[in-house]
Amino acid sequence: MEYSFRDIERKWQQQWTSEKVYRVPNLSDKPKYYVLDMFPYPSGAGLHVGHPLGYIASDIFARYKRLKGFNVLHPMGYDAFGLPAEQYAIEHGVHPAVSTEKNIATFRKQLDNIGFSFDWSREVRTSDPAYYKWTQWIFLQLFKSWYNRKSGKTEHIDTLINLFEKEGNAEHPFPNAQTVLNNSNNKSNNNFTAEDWKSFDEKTKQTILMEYRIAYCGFGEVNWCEALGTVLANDEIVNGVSERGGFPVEKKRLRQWYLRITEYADRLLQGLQTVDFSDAMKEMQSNWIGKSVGAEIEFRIAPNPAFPITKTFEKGVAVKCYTTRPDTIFGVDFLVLAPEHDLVNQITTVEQKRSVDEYISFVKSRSERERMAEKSISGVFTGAYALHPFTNGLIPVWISEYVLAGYGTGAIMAVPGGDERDHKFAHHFGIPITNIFGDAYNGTEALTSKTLILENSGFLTGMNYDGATEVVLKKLDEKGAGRRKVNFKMRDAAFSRQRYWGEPFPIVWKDGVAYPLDESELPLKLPDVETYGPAPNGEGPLANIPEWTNRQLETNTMPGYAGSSWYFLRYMDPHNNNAFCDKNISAYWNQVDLYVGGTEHAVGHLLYSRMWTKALYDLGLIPFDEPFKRLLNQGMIQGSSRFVYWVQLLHVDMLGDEETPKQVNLPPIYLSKRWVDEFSDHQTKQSLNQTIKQIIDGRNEDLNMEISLEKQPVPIHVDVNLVDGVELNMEAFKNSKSEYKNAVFITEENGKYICGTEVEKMSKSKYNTVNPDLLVEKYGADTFRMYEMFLGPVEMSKPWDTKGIEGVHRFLKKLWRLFYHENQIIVSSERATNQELKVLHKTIKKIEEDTERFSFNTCVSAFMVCVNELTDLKCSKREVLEPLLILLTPYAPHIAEELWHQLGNTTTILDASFPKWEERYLTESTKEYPVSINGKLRTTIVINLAISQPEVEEIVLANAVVQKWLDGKLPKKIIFVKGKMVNVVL
RNA sequence: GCCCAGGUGGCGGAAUUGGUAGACGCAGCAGACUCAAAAUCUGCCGUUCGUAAGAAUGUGCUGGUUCGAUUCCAGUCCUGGGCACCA
Repeated sequence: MEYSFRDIERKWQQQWTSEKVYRVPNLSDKPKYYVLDMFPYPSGAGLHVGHPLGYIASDIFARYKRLKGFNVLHPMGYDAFGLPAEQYAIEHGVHPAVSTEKNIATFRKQLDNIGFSFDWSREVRTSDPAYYKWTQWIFLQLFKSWYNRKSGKTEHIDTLINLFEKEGNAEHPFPNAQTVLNNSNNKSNNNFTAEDWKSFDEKTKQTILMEYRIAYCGFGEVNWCEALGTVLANDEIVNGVSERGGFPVEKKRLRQWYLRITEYADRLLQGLQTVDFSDAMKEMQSNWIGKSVGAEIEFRIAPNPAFPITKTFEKGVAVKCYTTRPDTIFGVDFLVLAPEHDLVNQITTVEQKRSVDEYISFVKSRSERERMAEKSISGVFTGAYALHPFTNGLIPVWISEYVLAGYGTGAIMAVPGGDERDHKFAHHFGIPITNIFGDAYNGTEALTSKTLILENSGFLTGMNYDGATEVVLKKLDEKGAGRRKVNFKMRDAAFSRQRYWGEPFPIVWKDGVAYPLDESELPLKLPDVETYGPAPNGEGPLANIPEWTNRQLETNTMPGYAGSSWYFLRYMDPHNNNAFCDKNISAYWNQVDLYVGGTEHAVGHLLYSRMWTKALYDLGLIPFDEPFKRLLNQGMIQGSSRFVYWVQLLHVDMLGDEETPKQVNLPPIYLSKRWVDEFSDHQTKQSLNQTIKQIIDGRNEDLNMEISLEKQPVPIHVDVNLVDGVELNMEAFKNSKSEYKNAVFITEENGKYICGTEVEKMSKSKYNTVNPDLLVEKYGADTFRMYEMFLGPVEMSKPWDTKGIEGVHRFLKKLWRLFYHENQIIVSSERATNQELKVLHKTIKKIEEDTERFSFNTCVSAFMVCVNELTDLKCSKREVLEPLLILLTPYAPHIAEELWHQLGNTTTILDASFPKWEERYLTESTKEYPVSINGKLRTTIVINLAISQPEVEEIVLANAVVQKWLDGKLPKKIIFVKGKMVNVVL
């Protein structure tokens, strides 16, 4: 019997479905294990070979855990809201729900093809009203909650109202220090008493409460494109203009919803210690959270008579600066404010106003990313001076885009001697630099070490960072000019989009106050719209719908990460109409034991879902506060693009001007790689000219012209599926497009056309996508699965190359031949020899250890080694082959199931249990030791593992090769590591 | 610019705690089987010198630590991912 993989795979896929072998019960005697994939956004392009990499890894692990006796939850669903479907709707008028449905069907078909063990009865889609009902419900819980810093917990807003009624907000000040009560009894410290609270009207109360809610509405800057009338993602902006149309983009302040994730910053940081993520991942998250300890220092603006002073100056305006190095305060040479800083308008002098305004409008046109990536230094002096809190010296105040409004206080004290960027800035603008490090400072670069001794620093002279920080904080505190401050780089998460295809907010506006819809009104379904374009004034498409705006419903929708922040909970209890997830069920499944997905979600999605989990935990809705116990990041599969090189023929006319010929029937000519590489070589060009002339002469009678080859050939993406390795299938290329029909190739000497290559993102437009369906059709799902794993470590990014897939396919055929010979099953029940058992047990050990550490590529090679060795031993014994099939099941489930049944088993191999390896088959008595002289390998000697070092030394010194190198001398010493190696030092 | 990761034969990669660099596979070369092809099997395969034995050299680059470094440290170059409205 042949290994007819497609029949086998279809047969078992159908059988597994009809026998519901992947259905997972919510109650079981077995221990539970939850394996989750980051669910995909169902794009119109369908699945490419990059998608399944993580799914195959998780599927292997899920099946492995099942064989190990666990009740394994392994679900799949779709992150179905998002911009691409909306963009498609704008361009083609197709409702996003329709295109999404269609895309999902394609994805599903492609996924099924690969033979995953997903329990599809638990599928979720974020765009399904039955799902987003609960996204809206959780949003309402966040809206109705606040973060109690005293208890360190998310609490119902009613507890806050109770506190206000009893004691005002003295114990619980506004979370954002900048908040100022917009009220007649405004107090500079933003505090109010219980009496104040009771006297406030409804609107004031609600405005105050909004400042505390976890989900709150505020104002924020967005990338606004006037021409498109819409807000753009940074992604949609290229070189400061919109990607579509190239229109200018500006910063615009819009009403926005936010999640108060900053309140969770410390817990998000602490929680990292309790989860098994890679160090890199943890580092990325903590850098994003960006906790720093420093000081907030106030610099009063100097009432310098040389500059016109506005009235506010007299009140004593101060600039609050955040710094992590308060110890370097005597080195402050200037202050820098973010151009958007509120004070800029107030302090700018008449003389400087013009250049300041110009600079501000320049900055306004730049994206945050551009500002951060900028290498050249820019900035403008405001004309104002601040007073040094200790010396009263005058400090010039500048603005520059390198200071961001959203970080810290939006203002810094610049210490060129102690900060690289400040140093460059001072250098660029010729601002004198104060030396606070004495001889250590060489005048050309800043010193950032915290161990240096401060000099020229008043009362801090002679101290280092640790000592000086304590002293200066005390002094600042005495003066009321500064205080210790913990700062986070992370900002509150913007939670609204001016888009259509997202969850509507269950919020009604009355008199400028946001009220929650009653939970009985959920889901608040997305209404149908006529067009998907934005409404005027930066509002989303929902603002175009009278029925919507008449009800005063919120017109923003939620962002993509709303639905994905909690989907892992819905899989546990996907059909529950009374709760997002039953508490007993979330108690059973608990945390996701293994979460598999790309690093591109390192900070966004992973932080948001961690925050949601903490909030739900605080509110008593789930019993754990970290969603993902262990994280595996799969690398990105890149495309490996192929190019053909089109020759640009130029007709040189009599005046010497170049012109493309009127090529009525001129075929396109393509140069093979070699010619392109040597294109600049004069001789090569000569001979190419000859060849091309011949081609043209033969085909174009009326062509009577000089040709020039001066221009470089143009690389053109060619479909990678028309290329074998780097060799172009010229016939297939000609047939692929009508414009290529008459293509002429100038090949290598051997007649082959060799393409150029480049590693790029996998995308349709680059013709470098490879569709898994084709590979599955040609080689089978098992081969495809194993090949994806065989490519390399799952965590590593790598370009796709189909070339090696044959090798894996051959392996499966070779495995098949251990069972079958000429249509006869040849498996015997003879006892296995020790040698055969050694091969088996070595493999069991390797597969178990490597699967546990996600080293799937080495598992595939271990299977190959095993089958090679069994083939050499001509071993077709059931005692060896049956356990081997179980080992193989997670990797190649179809062939394993088929052969398992051929051996006479009647239940699915997934119900078998993973074999155990036994030490006794693996122990060795001798080892072939590598023997080095001075660290260089010279020979190997087989030595009994039991004997001691003196005996080993004796054997080694007696060895002829060692003697030769010793040349009669005695060795200095001999290093012997038992079971590893011997090194003789001369 | 900032944060994170990676760089090993012609190619994908292996070497789990510092201990035989190149497992396994692809491609290539030589051979067997075959009328032939496919399939399958056997041998060779980092580079240089050498018939061979063997020697030298070799894990992006420059240094360092060590009896011994792909592995640890410092610096540097290149590539990929992320940087808050792509998902």
